[in-house]
Amino acid sequence: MGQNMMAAGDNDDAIRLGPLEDLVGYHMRRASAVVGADFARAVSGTGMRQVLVGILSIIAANPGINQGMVGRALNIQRANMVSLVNELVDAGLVTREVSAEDRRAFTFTLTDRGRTTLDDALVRIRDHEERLLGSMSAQERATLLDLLSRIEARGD
Amino acid sequence: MGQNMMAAGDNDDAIRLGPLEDLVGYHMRRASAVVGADFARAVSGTGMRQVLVGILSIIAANPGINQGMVGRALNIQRANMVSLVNELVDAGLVTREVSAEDRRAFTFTLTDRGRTTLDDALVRIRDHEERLLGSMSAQERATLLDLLSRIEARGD
DNA sequence: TATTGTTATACTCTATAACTATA
DNA sequence: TATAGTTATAGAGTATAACAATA
Repeated sequence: MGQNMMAAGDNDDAIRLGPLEDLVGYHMRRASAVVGADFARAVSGTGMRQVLVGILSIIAANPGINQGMVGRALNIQRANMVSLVNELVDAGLVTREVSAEDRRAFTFTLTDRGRTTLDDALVRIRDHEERLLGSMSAQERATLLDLLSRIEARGD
Repeated sequence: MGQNMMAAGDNDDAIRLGPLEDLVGYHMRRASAVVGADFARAVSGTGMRQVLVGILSIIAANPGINQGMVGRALNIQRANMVSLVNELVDAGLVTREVSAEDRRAFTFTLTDRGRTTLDDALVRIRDHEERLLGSMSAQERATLLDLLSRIEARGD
């Protein structure tokens, strides 16, 4: 017991992480929170959020895609897609049309405004990632993307 | 058309990620979600969650630490610490005492049951990480921890 | 005056079940 | 019967402001 001599409330910046130290899950959670917070700062005032940029990006890369496909691509539940899509349609960023092949489904396309909003967001996001990953070489960033992708792939 | 016989995830892979493809934030978010979901599966039935294991670990590694210090170590707001700590105390995993040095503060110690619960959770968690990271060499895991830690450090 | 912990509150994200309209 | 989208709801996680007790 002799090793913990400091009083609670001392200038103890040296809080030990203990078992958390080498847990990938813990560090992933913390790093993801840091990225998310900086992302929010980067796009603040634009009405964008991580999930909305995700949806706009998927629609941009797959014009005419329907709601269910977008949700599956991003792992968003059907029920939770509804209000997200409503936000984008109400903001005039996305047009929603009944699918010609399946009248149960909606297909999406970006409006000009949606395209502009996404492009602006992407400029801010690339800047934010540059800031956050500034200390990493291109090699290290590629390695990070590769390692993260391999973990993602375990989620099937 | 009778062509819809593929399992979920088969042909949906043809959906392009577009701008998301090379965004670290996107892949971090997805990988973190995969880890979190598998974590939940690993400890299901034990009453543990990522945040509770975090608090127990910090207390275990820093006996006598107070509530504010735990919150700062894990980046949990003061207001949100209250119910989390109540959960742990009510479950008999942690004892809460008024600090001898500062009567505004509470100091925490793990009970025997808290120690056992944490140890059991850690066995499950190490197993879960082994499963999730099974394809990575020790070198790769170390690299991942290093890269994540460097991003974490940008959050100060 | 500042800090520790508390209460109240609110918003986002996530998850599930039940419903409708099409297929 | 199965699927696309909807509604309702509930539990986590997170954030802020105001308060009492103590420093």
